[in-house]
Amino acid sequence: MPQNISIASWNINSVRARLDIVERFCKEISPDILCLQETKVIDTLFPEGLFRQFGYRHMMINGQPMHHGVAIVSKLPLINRRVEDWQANGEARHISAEIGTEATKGVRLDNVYIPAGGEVPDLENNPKFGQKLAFLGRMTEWSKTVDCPTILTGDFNVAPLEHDVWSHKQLVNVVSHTKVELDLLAELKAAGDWTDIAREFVDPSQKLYTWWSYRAQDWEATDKGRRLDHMWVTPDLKDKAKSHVVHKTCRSWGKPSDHAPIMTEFAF
DNA sequence: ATGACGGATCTAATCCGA
Repeated sequence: MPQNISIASWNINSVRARLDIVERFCKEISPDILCLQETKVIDTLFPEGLFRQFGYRHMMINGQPMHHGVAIVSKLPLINRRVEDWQANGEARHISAEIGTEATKGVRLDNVYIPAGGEVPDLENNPKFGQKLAFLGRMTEWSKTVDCPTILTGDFNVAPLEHDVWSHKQLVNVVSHTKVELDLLAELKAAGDWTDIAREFVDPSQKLYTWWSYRAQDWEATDKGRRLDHMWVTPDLKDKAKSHVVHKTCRSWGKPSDHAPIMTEFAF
């Protein structure tokens, strides 16, 4: 019998500010493994107790003061922790582990928070944009070295396809959807022969978003979203993915993150 | 203007998100 394992990813925009909706997610959606980005907390203050209470006894966290920060919380054992620094500046934007069950022997889970890239797509006036492009370049080099079944998930801060944004025309010069970002993400994708799981289940001709700005008066009515959060797998895992959903309902819970969680059900 | 909100920190004004 195959083992079903659900893996979710959620940019939580401060885990301590979201305790209520994190609890609700763990209770109601209850994925086996949850990858978090933008935890905004140092490791010693990470709310481990909350997760333990709902069966997430295995945790790997990589935090820093104030910004960024990532974590994997899991009902299944996590082993062989690794941390990459694809920005080469010490920011906490990656953590990975092997999923330590018999069925997932040798399967790694990489959780990444790719930099947003600042306001304007201008290398001269916005150094953050260059950092984002360099980050993608280093991920591509890493991708070429991946030698085991791997799930790469997180907030990529890039909406790669025309229907991953509410208006391709209006966002073509907006950071997250510029040609140079799309080209670099395509290079990264090709380097590992990655499969974009969401688009295996939702046809590329259909709009699909995971993020809606806080600044919209009515985010749901205007629906000006972007698909920034992704779940990619190496070729050997492509057929193991059985479903994929964006839990859009979480965006309308009280005191929400501006990102909705994504979740894939695997049969290993 | 797509849209001006929301979190963390030197608890005030600023950086950051995208």
